[in-house]
This record gives sequence, structure tokens and C-alpha cells, in this order.
Amino acid sequence: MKMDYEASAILYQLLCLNKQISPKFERCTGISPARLELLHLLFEVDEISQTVLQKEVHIDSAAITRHVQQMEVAGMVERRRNPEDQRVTFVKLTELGREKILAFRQEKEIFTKQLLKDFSGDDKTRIAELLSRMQDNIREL
Amino acid sequence: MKMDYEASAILYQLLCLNKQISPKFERCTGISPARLELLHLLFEVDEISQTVLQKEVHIDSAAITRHVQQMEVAGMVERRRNPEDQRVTFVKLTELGREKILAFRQEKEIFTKQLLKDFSGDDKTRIAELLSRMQDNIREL
DNA sequence: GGTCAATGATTGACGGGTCAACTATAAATG
DNA sequence: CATTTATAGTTGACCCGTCAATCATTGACC
Repeated sequence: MKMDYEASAILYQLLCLNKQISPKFERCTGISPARLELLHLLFEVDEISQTVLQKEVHIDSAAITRHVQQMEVAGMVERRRNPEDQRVTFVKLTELGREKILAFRQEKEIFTKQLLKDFSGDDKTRIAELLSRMQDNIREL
Repeated sequence: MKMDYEASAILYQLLCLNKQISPKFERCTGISPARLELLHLLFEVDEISQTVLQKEVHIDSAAITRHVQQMEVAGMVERRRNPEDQRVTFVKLTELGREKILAFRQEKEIFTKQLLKDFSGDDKTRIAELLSRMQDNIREL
């Protein structure tokens, strides 16, 4: 049936598009999408625990640990234990981190603008809607 | 500006959706999307060189080598050198491979059906169109 | 025909993600 | 109060992709 062929093709398109976006995003902006997402969150919250971070970004806590460790080495982030609960560690942008993220965000804007070139406002709301319906559809798989 | 916020959000949605699709696809169908794509191709061509395979699937030749090696161990695939050119190796589905892929494809159909649940024909053509426009937009980055 | 470049495949190192096992701390329960 | 259970983070093993280096084979060119 034609329906199922189309459905397969759409899934394929999605996977393909993503495979192209990630490396290009990184080449254009100088940072991986996931890590920028992390920084972006840190930019807004001042100080945050890794668990909360993990839930916001939807990646594994192991991945969070590694990202944060590397960013710490790069001097973009500081960590400290929560005195009230020694289990949790707070993460916070350094001054250097705050500076750098501004540059990254500009690059990201340029990138997203290119990605959605010639998209009308209607196109944008439409795609956002369709994507989130897909997300809902597979939520409980 | 609101525009740029939306654009960012759409990129984020795309990345997120993909991050959810891949593991769920694998859990539901029993195989990773990339590998199923490989099998799918092999299903149609009978015998094919790894280079051609690589160009069709758009992944690195190193990745192809590893996939094919593992599938060979699993008994789903056979390989042989091209007698006319010892550099190229042909890959071919075994009987077991042909049997298995049928089951995988059924699972995949179920999965894609769920992914696009409640999508009208118009929704599908629309999303396909929007996705391919994005693809075009970043082609030469 | 011998050298040199191009091609196909493989391997190793790396980035980024998952899951499972583990440690340390805190909270709950008897 | 001691034991158990839950939570936060870390680490190791693995999958999947990239790039760079390597090897064997083939083809081209002097």
C-alpha cells in the first residue's frame, strides 16, 4: 500500500536529516548540539544539579557526567557539592563559559536561520506541530 | 525576536525526536535503523559491493565494514571477493537473512504506523515536504 | 615493464549515546 | 539505633558514527 511506503520514507527522511544536521551544526557553530543545549540551560539557571540537568536535556546521566567533566576541564563550568545533601553536585557556568556561550548562540542562530530558510511562519508552526505529534505517538513505546 | 526562538525550538525538537526514535525503533523491531536499512538494500539487489552499499546508505565505509562483519557472524550475510577485481568484496543475503528481514520489516511497519498515528495523507505529504526543504537548505553547509 | 596514483576495504582512535554495576550519601522503617 | 531502601553520581562495557592511516590491488603513464 502506498500509505506504508510513505510512512517508511518519512522515518527515513527524519533519520537522514538528523545525520546531516549534527555534523554540520558542529562544524558551523564549533560545538555539538547536545553540549550547547547543556550550556544554554546553565546560562539560564545559574546553578543546577546534574540530575535536573539530565532530565531537562533528556540524555543519560552517564553522558551528563562526561560532558560536565570535560567542560570543567575546559574551564567553562564549575562544580561543587550541595552542603545540605552531599549526594548532589551543583553545576554552574564560569565567566569564561558565559562569554563563550554568547558566541555559540550567534552561530546557532545563523545555522537555524539557514535550516529554515524560506519557511513561512505557517510552515514553522506546522512543522513544530507535526513533530510534536510524532513525539507524542511514540512516547510510551 | 519570536521567530528565532521558534527556529531554535524546531531544531531542538528535531534532535530530540531523533534521540527518542532510534532506541525505541531498535527496541520495537529488534534491529537498529541503520542496519535494517542495509538489509533492506541487500534484499533488493541480491549481490552488491560494499562501496555501492556505502553510497546508498550514506554512512562511512568503516561503519559498513563493521556492520557487514557482524551480520556475517550472525549468519545473515555472505561475502566473497570479486574475481575480476580483488579489491571489491560482494555482499549477499543468506537464506536466514532473507527470512529474518521479513519479520523485521513487519515490526518496522508497526513502528512507523505508530509514529504517524492520526496523520492524515495531507499531514504526511506536508511533513515530507518540509523535511526535504530543510535538507535542501543545509545541503551545502 | 616499472613506478606512481587511485580505489576498496580494514583498522585504530575518538566523540557521543545507552545500559548495568558500583559507591556514597540520605531517608525510611523496624 | 540499625538495617534497609532510595537517590546522585561515577565508571566500564558496548553500539554507532566519524576521520585518518594503512594495506592490497588495479590502472595509468613514462
